[in-house]
Amino acid sequence: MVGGLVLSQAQTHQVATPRTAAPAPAQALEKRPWDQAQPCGTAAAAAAAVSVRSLDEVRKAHARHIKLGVDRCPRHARPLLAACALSGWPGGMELAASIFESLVEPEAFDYNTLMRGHVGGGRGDREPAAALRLYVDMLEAGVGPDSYTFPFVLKACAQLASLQQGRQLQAHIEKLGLQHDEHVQNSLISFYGKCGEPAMARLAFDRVEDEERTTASWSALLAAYTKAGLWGECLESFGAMVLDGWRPDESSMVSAISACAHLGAFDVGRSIHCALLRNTARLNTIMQTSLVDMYAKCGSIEKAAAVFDAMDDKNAWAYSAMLSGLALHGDGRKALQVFDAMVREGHAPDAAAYVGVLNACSRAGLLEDGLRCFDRMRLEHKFAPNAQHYGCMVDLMARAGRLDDARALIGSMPTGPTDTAWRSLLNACRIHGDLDLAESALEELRSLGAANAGDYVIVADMHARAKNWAAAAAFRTEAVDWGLAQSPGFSAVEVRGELHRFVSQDMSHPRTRDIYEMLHQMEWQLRFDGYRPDTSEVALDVGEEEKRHVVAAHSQKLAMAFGLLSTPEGAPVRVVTNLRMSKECHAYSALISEIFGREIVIRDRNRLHRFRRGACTCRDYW
DNA sequence: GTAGGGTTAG
Repeated sequence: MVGGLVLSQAQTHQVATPRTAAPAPAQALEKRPWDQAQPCGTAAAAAAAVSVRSLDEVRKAHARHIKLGVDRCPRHARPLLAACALSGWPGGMELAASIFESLVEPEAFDYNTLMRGHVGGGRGDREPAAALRLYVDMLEAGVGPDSYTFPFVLKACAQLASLQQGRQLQAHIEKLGLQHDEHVQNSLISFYGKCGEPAMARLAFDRVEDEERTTASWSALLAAYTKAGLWGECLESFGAMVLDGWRPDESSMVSAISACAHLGAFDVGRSIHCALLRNTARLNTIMQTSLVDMYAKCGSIEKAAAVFDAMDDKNAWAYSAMLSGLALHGDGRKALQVFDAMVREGHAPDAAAYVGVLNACSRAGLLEDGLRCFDRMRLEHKFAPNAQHYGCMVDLMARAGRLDDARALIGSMPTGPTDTAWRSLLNACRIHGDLDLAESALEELRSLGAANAGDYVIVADMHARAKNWAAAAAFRTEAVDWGLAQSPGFSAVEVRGELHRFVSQDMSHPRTRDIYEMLHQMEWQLRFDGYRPDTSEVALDVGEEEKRHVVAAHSQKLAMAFGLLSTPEGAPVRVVTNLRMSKECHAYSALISEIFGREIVIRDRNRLHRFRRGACTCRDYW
């Protein structure tokens, strides 16, 4: 909330009849100082417009203008104002503001330029609140905002996450009759998207007439869906866009690729990549980065690395994407190499890069390397670790079995304990079977008010493993109370560019009969090879036969069965699930990969497992 | 001088 910014009715009425629209009083014209000054012709203005390359040059030019008495003339000051506001030079905005202040009758143009500077148009420090203040000043001065004003001021609202003020602006827009302006419309879509209001963004999008719609409208819509995590909707709209005859531009493609990454839609992602290679002369860094992320998240770290290696201007974002991909695949060694390369190439690792490399160490069980990295970060790079980094360290130590050290680290976090840190510890307790510590971690989560259904499930499952049925049932009930039912576990598999989703015991798929037939066949083959279903993680006190039934129709297995059934012999099967990989399912998948001669790629909620010939890339450490 | 984009965490 911006202090004191209330966009009153009175002000908006002023806007409707801007003072600048009325003829300026003759007296004001006479008083303009530069009218008396001699050299105010086009030659002098041209001289002023000569491009300035530094703040110093602006100061010199401004001093010349003062000497000539034209410093308050918008025509002379404008190029200098723009240079300061939009160049991103340190101190530029201060000088821009002072030039602006000296203007006798600033116009919408001048307000717009300064506002753009405040919302980061020059990639300088953002000060969205200042942009909004300027907007109010503008209204108070009776200067009418134009179609350029709203894109900036909406951007300011988005940066402040101020939904309320943005909605007020929408009223202004309509009052001024600017609601059909292409840029204003697209800005509105984007504003709602950035505020995390995809439904409002959609509404704004739908209100754009067909003939006013541009690729930017689509791209703003796709970005709104991406931001909200509605990746299915994003891909759907991407399809609708293409069907509508639009040729997706770079940014629509980036949103779509990002959606593919999250959904695990490998085939779709790959076909977008192919389209890009056909239609674009040269992929920019952002597109390449999104491709690196997509391939890694979809299970192909090789393709991710190929795109990454071919990049000739890698920035910190690109390195972070590669590092997080390697972390997902549990390749700590390679992550450390990439991290070293990053430093060697002169890119200062940012917070995300550290998260990536620390996670990679933690998932690969590289305790010593992780500790060294953390020290380097603080001592050598003088980087203050944030709560996430502490969370990574807790995860690293706890996974490696140093549960007490991890617990002590949580206690010493400068930011105070966070839920993610406790959750990491809880997860490690599950791995190492420390039920007492798990219960106290859950208690901590509860007292932070951050315990969720998944946390209760972990403890319930641990009790079930220990055959404490009463306790297991009690925690299970709590889990249900905490909304377990609202986010059911699912697994999805991509077949010919289409994602098929399954929940446990799912019977809704059109090919359910075939799927269960396949499942039966899989089970039969596995038993022949000596597989016995492990039912110890089923948190129900029911008969063994019943448990086997639950285990057998697990959503991951249904997805796998359908994948095996509907993809060509020898093709990899890629499954994405929001569940944690169970020991049972892990062993099962490994055997399937061996018996069916298929590569099975399963992305669970924590990491990626690739099973080939009976072995997993995680080397059973997850 | 206008709109739209990427990475991390549980």
